[in-house]
Amino acid sequence: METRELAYFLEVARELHFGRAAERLGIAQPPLSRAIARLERRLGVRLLERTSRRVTLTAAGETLLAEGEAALESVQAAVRRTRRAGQSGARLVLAMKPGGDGGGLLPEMLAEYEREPDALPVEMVFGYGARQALDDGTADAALLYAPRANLTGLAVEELMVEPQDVVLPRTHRLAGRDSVSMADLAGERLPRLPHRPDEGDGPLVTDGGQVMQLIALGRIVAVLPRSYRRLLREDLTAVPVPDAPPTTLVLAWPEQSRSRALAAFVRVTAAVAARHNARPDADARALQTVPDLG
Amino acid sequence: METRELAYFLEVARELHFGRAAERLGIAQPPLSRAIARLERRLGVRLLERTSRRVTLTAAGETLLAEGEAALESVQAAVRRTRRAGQSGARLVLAMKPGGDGGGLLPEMLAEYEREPDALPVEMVFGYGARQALDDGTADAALLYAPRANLTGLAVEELMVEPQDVVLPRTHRLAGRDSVSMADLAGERLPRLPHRPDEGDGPLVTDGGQVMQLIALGRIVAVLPRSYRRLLREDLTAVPVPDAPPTTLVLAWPEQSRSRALAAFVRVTAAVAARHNARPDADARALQTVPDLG
DNA sequence: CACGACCGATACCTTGGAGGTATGGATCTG
DNA sequence: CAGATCCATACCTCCAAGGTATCGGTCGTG
Repeated sequence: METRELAYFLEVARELHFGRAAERLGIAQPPLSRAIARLERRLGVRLLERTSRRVTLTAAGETLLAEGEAALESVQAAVRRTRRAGQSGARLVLAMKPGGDGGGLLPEMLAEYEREPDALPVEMVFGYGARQALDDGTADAALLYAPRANLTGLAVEELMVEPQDVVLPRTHRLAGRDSVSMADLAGERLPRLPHRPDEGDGPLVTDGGQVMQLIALGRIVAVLPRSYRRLLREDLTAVPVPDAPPTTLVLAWPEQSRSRALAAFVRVTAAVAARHNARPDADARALQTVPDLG
Repeated sequence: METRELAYFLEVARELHFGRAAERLGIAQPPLSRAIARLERRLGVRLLERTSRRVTLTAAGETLLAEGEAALESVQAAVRRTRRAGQSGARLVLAMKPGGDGGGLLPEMLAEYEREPDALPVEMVFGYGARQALDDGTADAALLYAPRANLTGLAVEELMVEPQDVVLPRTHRLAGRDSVSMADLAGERLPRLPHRPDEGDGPLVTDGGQVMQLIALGRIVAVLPRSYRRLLREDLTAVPVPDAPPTTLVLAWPEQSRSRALAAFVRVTAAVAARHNARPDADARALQTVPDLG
C-alpha cells in the first residue's frame, strides 16, 4: 500500500463522501474512486460499502481507518525529522512546558551538553503540545511530567522526582498553612488540561500564564510540581501537599530515535540530574529559599 | 514520501550498496539510483554520500533509516490487520506464551467472550514472539507478563498480579524448602530469553518445553509466575520466592485498535480477572492444591 | 408519480514516472 | 597502467495517475 493511497482512503473514510473527499484532496472525483477500488483490489478486501446515496465503512475499513491514521502519521513524522536532520542548521529540538525544567536544571544541562563532541545547537519549543510535537516529528525530545503525561510509545529517562505544591492566591484560606492535604482541596476547582480533558472540573487552560491568572482571580487552584515555584507571581503562594502523588520529570524521545546528538543529550541530562539527586539536601535547601515572588 | 520509495531507501541504507540492494528488491540498479535521487530531491535533503567505491549514510539518512523502519512496519501492520479484518472468516488473534494464561483464567474468558454480541472466533498463536506478533499485525491482542515484556506503545489492561516461584528439579538442594530468596539463587544459572538477551546468564531458550527440559537436566533454574505450576513435569517442583518482584499478567493491544470485537474482549477479560481477584482466598487455595505433577 | 438533484462508476484521453538496457565516468586493485 | 567495480546518465517502453464527459442508480419534492 502506498502512502498516497492510504491518505486518499483516510480522507474518504472520514468524509464518507467521495466528492467532498476529492475536493479536500485537490483531485477530481473519478481518480479517487478508482484509487480506492484499486486499493481494495490489492488488499483483497472491501473497505467501503457504497450506494449512489450513502458510503459506509466495512469492518476492514474501520480497521484501516484506525491503524492507517497512526501509520501515516509515523511516516510523516519520519519525513519531518529527516528533513530537520538534513538542514544545514541542524538543531536538536526540545519540547517543554514553560517552566517545566525541573527546578532550573536545564541551563546546567544545556551548558554541559554544548561541550559534547556530538552536540547540536538546542532549540526549545514551549507549550502544552509537547507530546504531540514528539509524535509529529517537530521535536526530538521532550521534558514531561509522569504520570501526568501519556508516555506510551516513548523511550524515557527519569530525571527527578518532585513533590507537589498547591498554588494559591495569597488571600486564600489555606495560604498561610505549612502544608495541606488533598482532602483540604475537596471543594476547590482544578484546571482541565487539553491533553487530559477528563481530569479536573474547572476551565480548560492552554498555557501557564493563563493558569496563574486564573489562580490569581480565585477561579481555580492548581497542584503543580515544586519547581514551578520559580514561576509564581507576587500575588500567589505555594503550599506543600504531602499526600499528592509525587511527579517525575522525565526526558522522553521516540523509541526508534538513534541519533548521536540525541544520545549525547540523554546521557548529559541523566548525568546532571543524577548529580542533583545525589545532593538532596542542597537542592531542598535551594528550593526552600526560592522566594515566592519567583 | 511513498512507501515504495521508503522501502527502497531502507534496503540501500542497510546494504550500503546500490547493486546488491537492487538485486534484493528485484529491480535493476539504475531505477533504484533514480528513485533514491528523486526521494532526496523531494525531501530536500541528502540521504547518502556516494562515490563510485563507497556509500555512506548522512545524518539525515541515519534518521530516516531509524524512523522509517518503524514507520514502514506500522504501515505493513495496518495492511495485515485490515486484510484479516476483511476476510470472511474474520478472527480475533490472541498471542500468548504456552501456559501464560494467568492460572487457567483463559477458558473462562473465552467462554464468556463467545456470548458477547460483537464476538469473533478467537484464534490463539503461541510462542515467545507475542510482542512482535502484535507489532507486525499478525495478532490483535496478547497476554504478556509485565514488567518482563516491553509494553511501550501498547494499550494494556492489568488482569492479575502473580507472585513468582522458582522451578527446580526435585533433587535440587533447595527443592524441599517452603520458600527461597533471590539471594539463595545467586549461584544458579537463569535462562536468557530471545527478547531480553541481556538478562540472565544461561543458555538462550525459545520455548517453554525447552526451559523445563533444561531445568530437569540441572542446567538452569527459572523464576516464573505462579500459574506456571500447572505446566510442571513430575520431576520438577516449584518453591515460592517472596522477594522476587511480582509479575503482572496484562492483556495488551495496539493503542490505535478500535474494533468492537477487541473492545468486547478487553471488557470480558477484565471482568473475569476482576471476579477472580475479588476471591483471593479461593484462588490461593486452588493454586496451593495444584499438584506438582501438573 | 415524474422530474430534478445528487453521487459514485465508467469510458476515454494525456502525461508523468517507474521500469528496462546500454554505457559513461570515477575509483580502487594488482 | 589495465582491469574490475560501481554509481550515474541516456534513452526507450509502458503502466497508471489524473483529467473531462457522461452514465446509471437513488432519493426528495411538487
